[in-house]
Amino acid sequence: MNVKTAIQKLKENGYKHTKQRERILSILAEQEQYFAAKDILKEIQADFPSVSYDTIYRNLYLMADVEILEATELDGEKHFRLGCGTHGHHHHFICTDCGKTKSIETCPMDELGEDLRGYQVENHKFEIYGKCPACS
Amino acid sequence: MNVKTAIQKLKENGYKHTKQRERILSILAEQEQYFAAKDILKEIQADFPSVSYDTIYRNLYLMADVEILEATELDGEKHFRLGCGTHGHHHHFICTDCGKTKSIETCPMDELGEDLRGYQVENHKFEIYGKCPACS
DNA sequence: TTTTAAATAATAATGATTACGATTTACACA
DNA sequence: TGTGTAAATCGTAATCATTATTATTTAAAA
Repeated sequence: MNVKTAIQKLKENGYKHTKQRERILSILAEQEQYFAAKDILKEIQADFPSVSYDTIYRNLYLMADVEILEATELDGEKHFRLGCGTHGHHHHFICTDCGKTKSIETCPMDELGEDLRGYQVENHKFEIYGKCPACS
Repeated sequence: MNVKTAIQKLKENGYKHTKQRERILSILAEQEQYFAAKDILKEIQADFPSVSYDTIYRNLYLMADVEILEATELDGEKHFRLGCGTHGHHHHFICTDCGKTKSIETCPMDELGEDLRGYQVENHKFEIYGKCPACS
């Protein structure tokens, strides 16, 4: 997903176009990777020295709600990335050095079969961690 | 794994048998589920009013190190459970109501094939969340 | 029993996240 | 193009999980 599409999606959901939101999105668009709130704060403060964590967190969660972003928990901190958009449900390999991600198309839920008869599945998490080709 | 085996394993690794450690283990042994540090603190303080978080965390991480416990991150908090012990590598279904878990024997890494050619895999996480039969 | 390193207790510090009242801003509409 | 208003942001403080520190206590080896 790109910044323009994301802003469009914000408008569709009744949210305003602010320069802070656009800047947050442009930071997320720089790399296919998960960002922590503090990473985004640090970068955005070059342009908007007065943004607070409130603004960062409020918008990250908002954009995750309307499926502009994907969220996950890494090392005890929430991380966010632009949704891949082009394809549907998928998972990620995450490089523990540079943070870049690679989409994994196979989903383990497809193979589960009878393992969970009687269980009502609501959600799942599958992530692979390691070194990408550039870092290994 | 049971409490006796766990204490045995602590000794094998050169760690002492303390009543706090035994009590922590007995709490973890009550249910096949992941516990947060504060859950364990709350229960243990009935017997040992003076235990501090330091003791809880130090021992949980220690016991995870020697593979007595399994650890995972749920809702932004570290959680721990007794290792299943009986079988090797596996994953869990986790009930979002009662917290009980069910082991899943299939591991998605087996099916990955060529998806990660050139990537150096170090770790992975696969968890399924939902309602167990009793809660659904 | 004595000794001593390991473990615990009590408390403070840190760091991520959330909360909140005051101020500013996007934008619908005149 | 102005104006009103709800939404968004700012500045700052509070909260909560986790980690650190130092003094005291304890398990267990000799």
